[in-house]
Amino acid sequence: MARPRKFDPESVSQKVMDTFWAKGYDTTAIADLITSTGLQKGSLYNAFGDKSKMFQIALLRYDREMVSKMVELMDQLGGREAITALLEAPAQSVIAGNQRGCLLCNSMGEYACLDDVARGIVNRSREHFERAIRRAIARMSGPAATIQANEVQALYFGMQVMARGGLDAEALNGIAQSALMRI
Amino acid sequence: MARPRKFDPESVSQKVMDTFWAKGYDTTAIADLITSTGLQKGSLYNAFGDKSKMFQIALLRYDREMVSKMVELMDQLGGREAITALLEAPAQSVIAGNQRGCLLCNSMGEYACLDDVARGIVNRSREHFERAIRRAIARMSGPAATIQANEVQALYFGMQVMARGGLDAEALNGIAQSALMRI
DNA sequence: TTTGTTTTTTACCAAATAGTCAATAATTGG
DNA sequence: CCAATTATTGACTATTTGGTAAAAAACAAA
Repeated sequence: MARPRKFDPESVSQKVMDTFWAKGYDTTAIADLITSTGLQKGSLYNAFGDKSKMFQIALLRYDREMVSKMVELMDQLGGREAITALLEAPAQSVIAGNQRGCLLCNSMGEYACLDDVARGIVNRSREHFERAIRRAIARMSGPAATIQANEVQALYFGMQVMARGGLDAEALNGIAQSALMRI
Repeated sequence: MARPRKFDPESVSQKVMDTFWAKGYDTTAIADLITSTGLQKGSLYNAFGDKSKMFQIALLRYDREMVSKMVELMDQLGGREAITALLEAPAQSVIAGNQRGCLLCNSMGEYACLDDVARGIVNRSREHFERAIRRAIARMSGPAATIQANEVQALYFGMQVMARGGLDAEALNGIAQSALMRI
């Protein structure tokens, strides 16, 4: 009954997420989103609301696509294998060519300039992630089973920050192997 | 022979550092620095150059004051005590009321929007920090001595990011104690 | 084809951004 | 006191920021 959209909302919100992921909330200008999505300003605002809404959508998508993907993978593996997959991920990303780190981790770094809604999404996503780590640990036995999920998560976030800061894949893998040695 | 400055460069550069530390490079506007230092725009530019120079000065000060202070403390302690002091620091900061994390860690998160000079300072400061951790590990004995300095650093950075993301002191301390249990 | 609805486009806006510049003020050496 | 030098001030600029509004365009139902 009305004019149909010319763009695919899924692929556009993917590009919005990618842009915020690479540049961060504050550093990303609407002009950047116009460039990356190919949409005009009016279309963006019409479809997604204001900038903070666009970021919320990016965060939700990250949780749904990236965090959930890792969570599902981990849930399919044995406890130790799950933690291994998790800690090897940062080096894999760098090898694949991204130095963007983790949007969840990056957003905690930008926490101070987010609104309450975005903070809520970040918190829930982090807990979502943490529960998967906890389940993996519960599947382990021996002294390894006493490690805290939070500790693994901190290690992971630290590696992602260091990846963003230019640490190479080899060094990241060294961290992962050193950690796995004592888990 | 010339007109003397009205301000104390040390305390002003301290305030510049504090502001960048709390808000990040990109999010900090010159207007913020004017407010926090009490200086006028012209005086700031006259004394420090442009915004990127101001940030470099903040990074150098952070390395000289904060990183070096931690390094000196660690060097005075036994290996295990040094790592303990390091990992307990994030929770201590939160208890003391700052949620700013670590400027070094925050800057790695903002790496993409820094210039080469700032990146160089960040890299050197991180290595400065890493060497102190390595020395502390070298002072330890048994299986603990096999841990990589990078791993401890990643854990520390991850904790600082999580502190910035609102994790409370209790949870941060839990991470520290869990880590120290297996180091 | 007309009508109603929604998207797209374009032009626009106020505020904030980093940065500049000339005028003025304050000091010391001569 | 005078001259030289530097610091401070405040006005100024060009650009970019997020956001809005009105008009034009594209469809579907009647």
